Amino acid sequence: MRNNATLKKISDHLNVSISTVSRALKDHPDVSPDTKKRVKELAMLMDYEPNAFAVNLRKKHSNVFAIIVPEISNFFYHSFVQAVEEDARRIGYSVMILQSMNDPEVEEQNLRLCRHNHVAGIFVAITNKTTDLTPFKKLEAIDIPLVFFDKVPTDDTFNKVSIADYESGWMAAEHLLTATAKHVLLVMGNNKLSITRRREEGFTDYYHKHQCKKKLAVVYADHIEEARQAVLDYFAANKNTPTAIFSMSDEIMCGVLKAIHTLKLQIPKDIQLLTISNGFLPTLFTPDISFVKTSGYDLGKLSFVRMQEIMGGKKFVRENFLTSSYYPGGSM
Amino acid sequence: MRNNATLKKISDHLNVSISTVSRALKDHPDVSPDTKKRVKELAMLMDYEPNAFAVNLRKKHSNVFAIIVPEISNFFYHSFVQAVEEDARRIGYSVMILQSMNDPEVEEQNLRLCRHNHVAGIFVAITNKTTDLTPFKKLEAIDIPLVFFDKVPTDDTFNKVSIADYESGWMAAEHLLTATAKHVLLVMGNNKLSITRRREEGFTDYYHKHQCKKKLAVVYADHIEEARQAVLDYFAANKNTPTAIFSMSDEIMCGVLKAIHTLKLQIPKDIQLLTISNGFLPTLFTPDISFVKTSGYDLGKLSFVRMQEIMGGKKFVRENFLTSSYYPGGSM
DNA sequence: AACATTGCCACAAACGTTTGCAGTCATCGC
DNA sequence: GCGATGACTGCAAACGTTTGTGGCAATGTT
Repeated sequence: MRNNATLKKISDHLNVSISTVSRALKDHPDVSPDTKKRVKELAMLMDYEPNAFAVNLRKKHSNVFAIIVPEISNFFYHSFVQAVEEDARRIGYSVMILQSMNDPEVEEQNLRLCRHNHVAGIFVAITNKTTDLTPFKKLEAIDIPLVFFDKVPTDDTFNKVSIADYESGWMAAEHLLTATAKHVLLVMGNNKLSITRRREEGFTDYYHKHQCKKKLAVVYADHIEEARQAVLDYFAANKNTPTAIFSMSDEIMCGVLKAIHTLKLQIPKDIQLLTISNGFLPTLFTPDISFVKTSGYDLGKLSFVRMQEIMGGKKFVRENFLTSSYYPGGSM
Repeated sequence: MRNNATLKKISDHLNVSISTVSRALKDHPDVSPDTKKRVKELAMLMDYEPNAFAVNLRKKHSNVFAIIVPEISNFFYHSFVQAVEEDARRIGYSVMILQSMNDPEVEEQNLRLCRHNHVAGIFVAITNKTTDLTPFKKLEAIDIPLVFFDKVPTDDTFNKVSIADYESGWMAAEHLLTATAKHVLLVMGNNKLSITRRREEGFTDYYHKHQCKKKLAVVYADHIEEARQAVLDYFAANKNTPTAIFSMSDEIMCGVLKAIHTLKLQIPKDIQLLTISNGFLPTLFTPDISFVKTSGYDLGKLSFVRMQEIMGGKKFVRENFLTSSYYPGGSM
């Protein structure tokens, strides 16, 4: 450890006090222009960087945000992170990414880590299985601002930013049901999550409102493999197989595609497909999968705004929504 | 900020000194079993957690590792991170993920952040465009251990852990050239990177050693879109179009698939395809893409071992390699 | 009985920074 | 000439932890 230029060393060289150096470096009006200049020059020369530990110890919180997601290998979360990183960088903060591996226990460990490191704020998309919210309450008790995004709990006492899920479900129904689909299978995620319930509600509300005579069925799955199996099971159990599938997310779509692959069905001839997606994965397939777009990037921007509001003292709790739009592909 | 149980508060309640509390909590032999018990009980009751800032300030380094990758939305890096996280957790460390966005400037900012936070160690996969290695040298000068993985610089003075790239290129050639391919197009990444050069070398060495009479061509691309365009350009420029494509990575494969899609070619009838991959993406397509598997997870494990060696004082510089194997799909 | 050993504990310095307060000049108004 | 103002600077405490050193009994050794 050589490169340890400290305030003290600078002050020794210049025969001034530590406090003067400290103030000079942050342009405090109390110190003369001349000393400021000398201090800054030497600091530059010595490659001085304030010791983050000491600063944080003093200020009692660090300048890094944490983002906790079930799995980062996900284009939606990826673009979310990107948006937050951009904004954080702009105000001199940085971002640390934590994965819960979809395991509430790991999630809690990560929260401990955040508490332990007194992060400036936390963005979190909860696990499918998260039920105990006390670790989150604990965070608020020690004044660490918290913004839930995408996968948010149903609890009303938290700040949340989410996709306009109802609307995107409605939009999906609108496009899929006006196509020739006779028998539609909805493949949804964990039905305890509000994201799932809202998207399904949006879809089925459209369905009922327009008094569709088509057959509608719903299955639920927590991850790729379950989604694949659920589709295969449904096809095995129903003589009259579906003519279209609605998938509520990228992850579900991967499972659905695997099932379609296994069943050797052709898209869109044998089966039509519509998903809700961030937009990257659907373009990798042939034909392109049609999707209702939900932008992780925009959600990140929105979340950051909310975070700053909270940090600025606006403590009132609310939930924000982000709108979505339809991108036709070749799968319908 | 309420939950601030400190050593001092505990010591006050128990009428012992701060140092005794500190030692009691870490089972120092100097303190009596009885006091230990009392201290630990009260600490538990007060929900005491050591203040990380103070600990780090004292110890001069934190217990978090940093992983810097061009883009985290990548299954290879994702499984790498997973492996490192597992091992780090085991020794009480945590991991922070940083993205360079494939931009050397952001990469350097991230390195600054690491230096600034005195991370325990850094795992880094460099940018395609990284040429200036001085920021990395600077890191070693202040004793922050550094392990390059996957995308490593050519410089010989660093610790590196990488895929046995030559071997995987060789293996790919072995399988692709014994298939009926008459005219093979190699789509490679940035050819300044050793990963690219080695994979290509492995492939072409096999080709020459076996005196294949087939036509061989190589194009380079830095990202998905460039890969797509490179393939389209090659097809446009060559009357005799390739019968097979070798892609050196998941990312390149995505571009290649888009091009194949644009050209409306059938796999494997019109064009055969073999890629090097972590194994997730190839299974999402129909037919499955054949691939030579490189495990990000295993690479993570290996890198962590190397990191621990360095931290343990074994300073000698070396490069480790990880072997790969072939997974047949339906694309050949 | 004198001395060394051991078990337990407290004191205090250090890590590097920030910041309220007080001190030292010189200048200015009267 | 005297108090007041203002510009600049230094002192010292605080943030919470770790750890070397030394003290003080009680026990063991000769």
